[in-house]
Amino acid sequence: MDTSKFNDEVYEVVNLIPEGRVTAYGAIAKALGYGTARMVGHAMSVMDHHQKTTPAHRVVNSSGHISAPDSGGGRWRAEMLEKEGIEVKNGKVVKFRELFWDPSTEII
DNA sequence: ATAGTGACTGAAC
DNA sequence: GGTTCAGCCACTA
Repeated sequence: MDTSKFNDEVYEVVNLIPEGRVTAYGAIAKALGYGTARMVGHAMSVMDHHQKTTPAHRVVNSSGHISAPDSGGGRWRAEMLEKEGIEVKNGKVVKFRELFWDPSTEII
């Protein structure tokens, strides 16, 4: 499978996330129609390595909990979320259910 | 090709 | 809302 294309698609979707909103890895994978949640996370990892401008801090797991709290230089993601007006408690999005943004409804 | 691992998820307890 | 288990797919050894 063309992971390069997949990564680009993921970046595009993440860039479409409105401010003050969040989404899940699985939701993105599902919206793209292929790939898996793990691939999205991996895409974020390589994205960080490629120093893209993709707001990965708006992407959390299905529980609304922030992933990799102290890996890949992502511990400040919670700070970024609070900066955008998203309430974060103990590394987790409080109103995740309300702030959740489904990419499949706004897809590309 | 096989095994281990991981920014994940859903079901079962 | 935690922990555990089984899928999931790409990457590395």
